[in-house]
Amino acid sequence: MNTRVRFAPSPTGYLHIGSARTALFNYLYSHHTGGKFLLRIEDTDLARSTEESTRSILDGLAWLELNHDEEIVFQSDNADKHRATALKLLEEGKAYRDFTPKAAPSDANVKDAIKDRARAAQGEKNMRDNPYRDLSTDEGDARAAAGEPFAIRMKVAETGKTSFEDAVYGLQERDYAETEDLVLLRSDGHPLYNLAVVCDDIEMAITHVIRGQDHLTNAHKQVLIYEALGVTPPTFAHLPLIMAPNKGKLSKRKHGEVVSMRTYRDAGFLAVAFRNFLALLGWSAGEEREIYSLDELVQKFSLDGIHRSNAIFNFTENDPRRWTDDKAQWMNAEYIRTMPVAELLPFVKAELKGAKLWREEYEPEGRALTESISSTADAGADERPAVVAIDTPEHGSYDWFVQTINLIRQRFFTLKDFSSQGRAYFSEDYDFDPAAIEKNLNKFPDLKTWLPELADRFEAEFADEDAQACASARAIHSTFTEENIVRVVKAFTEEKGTKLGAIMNGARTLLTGVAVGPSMLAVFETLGKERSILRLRSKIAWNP
RNA sequence: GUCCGGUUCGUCUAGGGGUUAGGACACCGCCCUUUCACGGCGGCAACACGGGUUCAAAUCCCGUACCGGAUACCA
Repeated sequence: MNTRVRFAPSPTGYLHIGSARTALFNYLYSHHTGGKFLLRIEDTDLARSTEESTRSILDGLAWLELNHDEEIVFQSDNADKHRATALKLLEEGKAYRDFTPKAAPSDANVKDAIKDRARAAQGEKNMRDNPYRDLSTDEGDARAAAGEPFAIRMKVAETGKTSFEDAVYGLQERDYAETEDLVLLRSDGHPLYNLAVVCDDIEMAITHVIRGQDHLTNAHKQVLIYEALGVTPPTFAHLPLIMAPNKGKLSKRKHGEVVSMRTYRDAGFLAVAFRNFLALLGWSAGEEREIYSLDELVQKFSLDGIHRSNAIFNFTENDPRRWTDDKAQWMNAEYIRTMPVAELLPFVKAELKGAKLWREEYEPEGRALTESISSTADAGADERPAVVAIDTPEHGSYDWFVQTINLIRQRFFTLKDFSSQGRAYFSEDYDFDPAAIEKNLNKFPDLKTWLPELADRFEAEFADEDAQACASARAIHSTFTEENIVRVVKAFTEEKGTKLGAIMNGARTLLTGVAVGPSMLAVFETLGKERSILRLRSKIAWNP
């Protein structure tokens, strides 16, 4: 049997973290089993469903690259079929008309009202005491014909129980006495959730229903409908819930943006990283490992690995550094600094474009960013290269760009960092971090004259650079290399009787605007002689 | 209230009769280093509680506590 699963969100808001994980698990399971991953928009609650929500959910899924097979099903399109099914059940005596007038909606919190009602009815409540349950067909027909409104309810048997084997939670049993005669069709003819879900799942030939654990009791009601319809229910697999740090419900209303997929996209997260993080929330392959490619997740995913206990999505409100889960942030940083640079480049390009820092020279004609990169750029990990580059890529060239990204990504956490912290590498117009100025410049007043002097020294020492012939169109044979720079700076430092660190940190602040970054020698070389000199002479940082 | 489910470091988790209870994030320390949020090494830190069963229980059983979910003419 070919596996067919579906992700079935109701479009009442953006795609949030819990739904995203449900979608992911469905996707992983379908791909693992070689089946289909379908998408159904459960828009039967007309009052709350919006097109904007649908778009937002689709956007979120697209960002996470959880592409569905087959066409999207909109549940509201099937309302007629749902109604027909309810009528069929009515005809077969498996459901009945309930002429009880619809109760006025409570103005208090709905959940609380329901809880209070349930508590109050405790002990005396018999789920089968509806006076219309055994109304004769004739009388029912007559009242219906007279135009009296009625809801259609499922006629749940007096004794017995529903049971099913949940792929995550095991055998689930529920006595009929615990299940009310659920409404299938509202008195205004509107089909309700449980009916609609069952009809659509049958129609879509769904084999596995993978969804949040909050649907566990709905599964019993749905089993009842499947049985009445004479259809074998699909396999259910309920997922543990994702909770807020206080173990409470993670809600859009209460926690806002932190639960929205869009937030992560906009904050410079890599979908591949966030997906990886999500996969490990409530599921484990049983190994001591955190980083998995999509293919690996697909290959290793199994329903057995899903947990039964809820997971907390950990974040601290009002703490800018901890605005979202630490591990999610780490995961993103890990991907940014270790993924093949060629895969990262397109994302950096988009980020720089958005910040108006992108230059076409970074991606010359016929040279796509994703093409495999020269060996030095892909080496990755060591950001303190001892190797002296003889042919330095010309500032602004493709090779320079790749090398620079590879250099600066080592300490970045999000894509945003390329245009904020990394701005000075791509523009002359960058800001200076006040704390960096205070720590690295103001504390050493001498630097105000020394740094411009160092610029003079560079100019004198590396005067021959431009005279050198270009080995290739993209590289200049330069003496402005780390090996030579360190020699000059060291000599300069000794001459001034100061510490190397003072000079380097001052220079870093002037050249990059921030106090952290790669090896300063690499920064000099990357920025090139001209820019380094220009910035060392700049007075902006001193008098912002 | 009732029904259902859950409980291993702060968080994500591995382990499921005999383990020094493992890993990751976070945190702390040391090293590297011109800085650093990179890297390396190390540290802190957990089986909810009480009874059983057993030679042996974090692991199996029962109970308690706590947490969560459900209990709509919402989805």
